[in-house]
Amino acid sequence: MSKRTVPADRCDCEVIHEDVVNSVRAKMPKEETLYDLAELFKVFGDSTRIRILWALDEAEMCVCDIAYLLNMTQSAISHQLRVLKQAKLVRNRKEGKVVYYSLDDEHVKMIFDQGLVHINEE
Amino acid sequence: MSKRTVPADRCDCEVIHEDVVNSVRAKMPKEETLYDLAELFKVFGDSTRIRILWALDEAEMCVCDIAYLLNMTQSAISHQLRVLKQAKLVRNRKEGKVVYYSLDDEHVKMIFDQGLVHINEE
DNA sequence: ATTACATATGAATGATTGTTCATATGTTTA
DNA sequence: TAAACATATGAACAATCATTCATATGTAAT
Repeated sequence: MSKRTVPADRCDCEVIHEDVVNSVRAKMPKEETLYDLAELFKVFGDSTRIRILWALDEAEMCVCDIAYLLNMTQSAISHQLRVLKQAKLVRNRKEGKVVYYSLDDEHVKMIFDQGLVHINEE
Repeated sequence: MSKRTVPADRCDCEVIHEDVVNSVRAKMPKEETLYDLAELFKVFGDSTRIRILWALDEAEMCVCDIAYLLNMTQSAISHQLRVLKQAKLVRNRKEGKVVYYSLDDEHVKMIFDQGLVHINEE
């Protein structure tokens, strides 16, 4: 129906449904928003970070606690905590030598839960 | 208070709060669950895939439509659609030469929304 | 049958990234 | 002040991954 051949800019094929494409394009969010969204999910896309977040959802912990819990080196944990902090997913407070980390966003659990809904679906 | 020195398995530090760690450990989900969760979010962690999913949430589209919309090659889109299909996030139907893709999970939008809530938070 | 076209796919490549190792920083205690 | 320790960080390395390129597959039209 809506067939129409267009010199494709970059895609190496003809457009089939240009009306649909235009309608979708009009409704798409800003490029930047989608980029930020991908960046956020990228942070969730690592099992070490997921485990850290899940642990911190249970209790505030220091770096060493987390390393021990996950059986990983302090350095590896520290690097990942930095990523989580930059993403504003965790915060920390210092008490002497010890640095305690905790969740900085109560939505983390909700994002997890939505993910679990998908996983547990057949 | 709960200080206790333990020969750390793999972490190169002493455990500070073993009671907390044990309590958290008892509440952690299965390793596999968290791994699957990370795998799912990894799929969301790419702006091309995010854009495809967002577009498909608006309308069913064929591969060429999507390539044109996102100004990318048909091949790149096809590769990413395969990833999305494996993650059971999209499904497809064939009509002659043309393959139409659509969302396979109505929770995708909810996961997006949760992510956006975090992003739009200061 | 042959051509045209939509889509899929394997190999190659460049970029990104998680972990390790070595070491630096900062705080506490002796 | 010096030693001990928690944490942070930079460089290096291996692994993963998104895209490209070339080409294969399958369908429709001539």
